[in-house]
This record gives sequence, structure tokens and C-alpha cells, in this order.
Amino acid sequence: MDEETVERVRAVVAAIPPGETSTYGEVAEQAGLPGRARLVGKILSEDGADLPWHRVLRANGTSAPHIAHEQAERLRAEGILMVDGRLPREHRRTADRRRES
DNA sequence: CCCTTGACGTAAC
DNA sequence: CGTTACGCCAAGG
Repeated sequence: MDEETVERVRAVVAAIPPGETSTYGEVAEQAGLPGRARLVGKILSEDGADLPWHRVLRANGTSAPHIAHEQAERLRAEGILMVDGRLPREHRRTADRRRES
């Protein structure tokens, strides 16, 4: 794994403004790693302890089971509330937003 | 070198 | 909503 890649991902995550959220896929894209969302998860799990990783959720607004509790708690501290285990689209920054009509 | 495991994503049933 | 299948990729057995 390139340190370069790791740093870019870390930078993107660190740049997410408080009160807003993003997704693994989006972070990957912004970091120049299209389609490598999984990589982002890997990186956050290893070198993301000191980052606002709680602002990063899955594309559908849910979070992985083992971090769900802490995730919800940290977000709540920023004024974001999880509804039925998922995050309302109103709080998603640049996430999905497909099918509107 | 092959196989398994994930903080993932999208499409199809 | 839930499961399958596939695509993607790094790390550890």
C-alpha cells in the first residue's frame, strides 16, 4: 500500500466539515481511487484512528455493525442523528442523490 | 501462489 | 427489507 494513497485518503477524510458526512465510495473518488471504496475502509480501519472517520458512512447511509454504536454516538455529538440505524439524506453531503424526480 | 476476509458499491431477484 | 453475484484490492495464512 503506498503511503501516498494513504495520505490522500486521510486528507480527504480530514477535510469533511463537521456536521456533514460522506461515503467510502465518495472519499475514494475524491482521493483519486475510483471504485476502490473498500480500500478506504481498510485504510480507515488501520490508519484512521486519529481522523473524523465517523463522518464516513456507507453509500446507503448505514454503518458497519462493529462501529455502529460509536458512529452514532460521535455523530450525535455533532448534531446529526441516526434514524432507525441509518442517516437521513438531509445530512449527507455529496452522497448518492440519484433518483430524485 | 492460492484462499479467505473485510469500516464497500451497485444491480438484480 | 433480505440474499446473490460481481467488481475492486490489500494483508495475512
